[in-house]
Amino acid sequence: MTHDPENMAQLVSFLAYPERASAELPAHEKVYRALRDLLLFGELAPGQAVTIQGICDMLGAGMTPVREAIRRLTAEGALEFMGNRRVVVPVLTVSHVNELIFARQAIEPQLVVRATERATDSTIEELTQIDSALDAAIARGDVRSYLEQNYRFHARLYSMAEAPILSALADGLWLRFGPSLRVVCGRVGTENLPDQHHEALSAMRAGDAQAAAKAMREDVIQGMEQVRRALAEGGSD
Amino acid sequence: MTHDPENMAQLVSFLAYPERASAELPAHEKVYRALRDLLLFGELAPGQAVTIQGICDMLGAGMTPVREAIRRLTAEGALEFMGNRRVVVPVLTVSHVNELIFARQAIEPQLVVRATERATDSTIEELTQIDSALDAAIARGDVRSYLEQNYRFHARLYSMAEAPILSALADGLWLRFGPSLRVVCGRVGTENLPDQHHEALSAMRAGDAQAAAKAMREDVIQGMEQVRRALAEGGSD
DNA sequence: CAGAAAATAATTTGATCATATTCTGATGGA
DNA sequence: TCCATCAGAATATGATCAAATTATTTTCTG
Repeated sequence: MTHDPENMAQLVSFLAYPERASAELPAHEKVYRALRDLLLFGELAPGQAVTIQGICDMLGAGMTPVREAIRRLTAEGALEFMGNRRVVVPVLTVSHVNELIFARQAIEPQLVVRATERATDSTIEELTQIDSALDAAIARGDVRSYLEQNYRFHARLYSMAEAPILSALADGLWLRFGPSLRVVCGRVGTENLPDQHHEALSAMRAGDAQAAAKAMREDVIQGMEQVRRALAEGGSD
Repeated sequence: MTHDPENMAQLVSFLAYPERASAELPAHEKVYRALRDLLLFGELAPGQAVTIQGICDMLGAGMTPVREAIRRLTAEGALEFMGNRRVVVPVLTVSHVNELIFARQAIEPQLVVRATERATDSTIEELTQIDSALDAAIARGDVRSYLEQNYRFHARLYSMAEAPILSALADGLWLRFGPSLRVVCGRVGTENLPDQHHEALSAMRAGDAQAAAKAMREDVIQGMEQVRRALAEGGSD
């Protein structure tokens, strides 16, 4: 069910036109990004096996680039290496989510503080636009778009912070809980998902870094709490 | 000068005996670990270029495993991708070190708390032994051994915490500042390096998680502070 | 004619692929 | 139940192609 060829068809097109824009990116980079999106936006479910040749077929790429992309993702914790040569999308336990909560609430507020200090009218405008798209996605119950815009909002915030290492850490965490977010949405729907983004944005407009950080910490904790709850009900551990 | 064949000679031996212990590890894993050690213990200096074919020659390995290992390390921030296809050991700026300080002091104390809660006589004994080896290394001014034992001490602590995600984060940070530690030692010598390990150990023996965490936070901050100072003097930014 | 800039050639290095080898898990017979 | 065999998948190699850097030559200007 998770490997529906119908849904995959549109995702395959990314390598179709070699002369297209962003064709200058090396294949391993393109494969990496494609897999990343598949993971972040719930196209690859927790527990699902990821085979090299399967990815080769799906994306129409060679083995070497696919291997490299998979190594990269395992290094980031987005994929997991079983003892034998199998690779799967990790299944989170409640204990893992607790770790993720701790890590995110330790790092993200700091990034928000830095982002607020560096915010300009135009960057705040960017965030506002993303948040509007997010609200629209919620309104029409579009889970995929919700996941995408929500990630984009946070990611843009990270880039505004001008803190490459902390950004990389925060960004890497998304790959760990991303696949589980789709599960949460399936459970609770898009209506009562956390969204402290408005509060954060108005704090940023007012230049109140602490308030913005507090709002985003709320957002993070609420979101991860949903994941924990979904796991506690459905999952095993 | 950094690529002295004499010094490298002994490092090449790791692939010499295919039937040796840990020969069951795949080549890409062995290459990864070899490069990791080279970075952590100062054999590869910041700014140094890392070429695929150079590593192939140095380690006597094929291209594919080396490529995969390099991808993994770039994903972890241990190596950096220049715009063109060059890969170098990143050069830290003071700003980077500030981020590392923040991240480490946010994560490591938590790991120490968890490690203390799970400590047994035998694990504490293990730590004590590593710390003795560390003291011995300092006493005889053996920089390489100091770096190795110091890392081992922290890494063992991480594994005791039974928190795979936080451990991976903390462990990954070492790869970012590892190459700079050797520079610090060259500057300040091994005498006045931070060592709150004794304090942490006695707190752990007493079961006082908070005291242990506090000691290790001190250790972390002092250590990173040395790096910052060394960079502020010598480096550009 | 000398020196610098531009263009071109050569070498090095990275990216990708096709292919051979090794390993794992499963199937089926003893 | 256990062992042998087999199919399929992953690992690893070397070759090939493409890009980039460096070295060399050519050309232009003063």
